[in-house]
Amino acid sequence: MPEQLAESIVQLALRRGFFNPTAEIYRASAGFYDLGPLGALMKNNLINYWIDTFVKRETSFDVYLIDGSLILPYDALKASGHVDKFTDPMAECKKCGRAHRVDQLIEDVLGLKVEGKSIEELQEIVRKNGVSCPNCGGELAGFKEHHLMFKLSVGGGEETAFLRPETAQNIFLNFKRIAFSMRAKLPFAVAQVGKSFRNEISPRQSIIRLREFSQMEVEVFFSPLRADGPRGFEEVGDTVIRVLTREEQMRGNGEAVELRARDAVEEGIVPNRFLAYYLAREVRFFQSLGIPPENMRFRHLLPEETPHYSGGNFDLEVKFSFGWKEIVGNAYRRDYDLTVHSRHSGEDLSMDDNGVKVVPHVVEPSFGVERILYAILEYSYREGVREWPLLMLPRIVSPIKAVVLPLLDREALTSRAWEVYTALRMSRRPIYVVYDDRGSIGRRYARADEAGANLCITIDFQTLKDNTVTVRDRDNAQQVRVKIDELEEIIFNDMYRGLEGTGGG
RNA sequence: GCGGCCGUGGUCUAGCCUGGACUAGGACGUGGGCUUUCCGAGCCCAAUACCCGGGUUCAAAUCCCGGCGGCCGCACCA
Repeated sequence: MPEQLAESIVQLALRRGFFNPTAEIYRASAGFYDLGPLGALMKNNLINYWIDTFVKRETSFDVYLIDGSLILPYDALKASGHVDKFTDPMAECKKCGRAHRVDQLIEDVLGLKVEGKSIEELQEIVRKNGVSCPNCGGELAGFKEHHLMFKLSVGGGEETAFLRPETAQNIFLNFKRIAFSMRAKLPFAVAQVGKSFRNEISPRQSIIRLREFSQMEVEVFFSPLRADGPRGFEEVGDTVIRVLTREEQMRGNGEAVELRARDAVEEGIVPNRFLAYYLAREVRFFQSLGIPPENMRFRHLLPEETPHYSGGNFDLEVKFSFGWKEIVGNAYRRDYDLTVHSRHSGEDLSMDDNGVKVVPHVVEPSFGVERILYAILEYSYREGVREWPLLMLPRIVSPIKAVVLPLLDREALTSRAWEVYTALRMSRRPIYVVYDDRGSIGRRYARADEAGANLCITIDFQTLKDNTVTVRDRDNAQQVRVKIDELEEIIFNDMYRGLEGTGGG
């Protein structure tokens, strides 16, 4: 049953133009998806809403939005650790065919630290010590490096570069410039929305695991000498968050504990207020996008899942039809990034905190755009409400805000409907409106519902007499009669319905 | 990457085992026309498919091999 939902979503996405595999007419390789006409609009709306929420309307500290290059030089990613970290030495068992990470295997079996060793060296260690398949004892073969970063060569020469594996690095690389040009004072934040690339071994589940994906990230920089947290912490501190603690995960049952964001810090579960601030804001943000709080949880990543420098990672996981899946990664990166970039580049990346030089600490919420789009689709999809499937999309992100429909295909009605449509199209408000006069009115309502259009505006015979139209609400199919002059305002205001008090828009 | 299952118009599918009557059938959707005064109405017409390559055969959607792609599991991954 739950698997069927994922299938329905994928079918709907193909049928209505939300997303489809890249280069599908060639059956090109997996892990790449294109957003179609509706998907592209929806993504735009989501990004705008996110920027509105986490950048423009942020009053707890300054947030600067940047737009960095997708291609980063070798040196930068060597410094960040990605060149070494994002390469896995792999080998597989000759007998049972299982793939293993050679470095992990050696550490587990021999207790040797092998970080930074080449694949040849690792192969030698395996051979000398007779390390075999932990599953069946078979011989290991096919040693090779798996690079998770896409390697490029820039210019005519040999200069190595990579497609960025995360947007975060641009922010650290720009840290000094931004701090100066914006005259930034701690705490402050830098945000970025854009593509990242990871050469996953086997991408799966449509747009959930992609090789090219979009991130919406914030890096908050704050002084490690202060524990007071962001200015707005008091406001959101009472928000209830659900945390899947390490203890619960060890015990093997996935019961999350509910507590206020404020208490999560005081009880030492969440390492600082900046992180807790974002956890609380994320709950509100996704609630405003139609995801119920009980279907969200923050999983405290286990020590072996986090890099050594991490001060604690909390993944916001959402319950999908196929299980819990991360949609936001929240990381406390301490001063790791600025420190390594400072060391490798020779630049001073410290800042002044009341006369004391400090390397700022960093909290990073990183939102996965495609996963969020998919989550919204799953939580909006309704079957059985009407004769046809219905997408009750959050009104702020739905691609189509209104459909203009002549009741019948008659010249008097279509020409008046076209006038209404073109007038709305010319609006300066961010309201995307479409026109449809093909098929019966019922069929057109059905199509609009399936595309998740917020409103249907129908031009009927009364319109010709008194310049009023009916406005049909997607969620309850109720119609009200309004003046044409009011339409633009109605459609616009309707986008923000339900966002009050969510801390979202 | 390994193993299992799978690949037919836009979507879902019949046919495949037991090659030939398949000029590949259906449903929904789509386009055009007629009709139609508010929730996939009706009638008529039309377009669109056997993943790719090779082999076996008089004959391949059907059997065999390879490739590509998908789903699930393992592994990998934020």
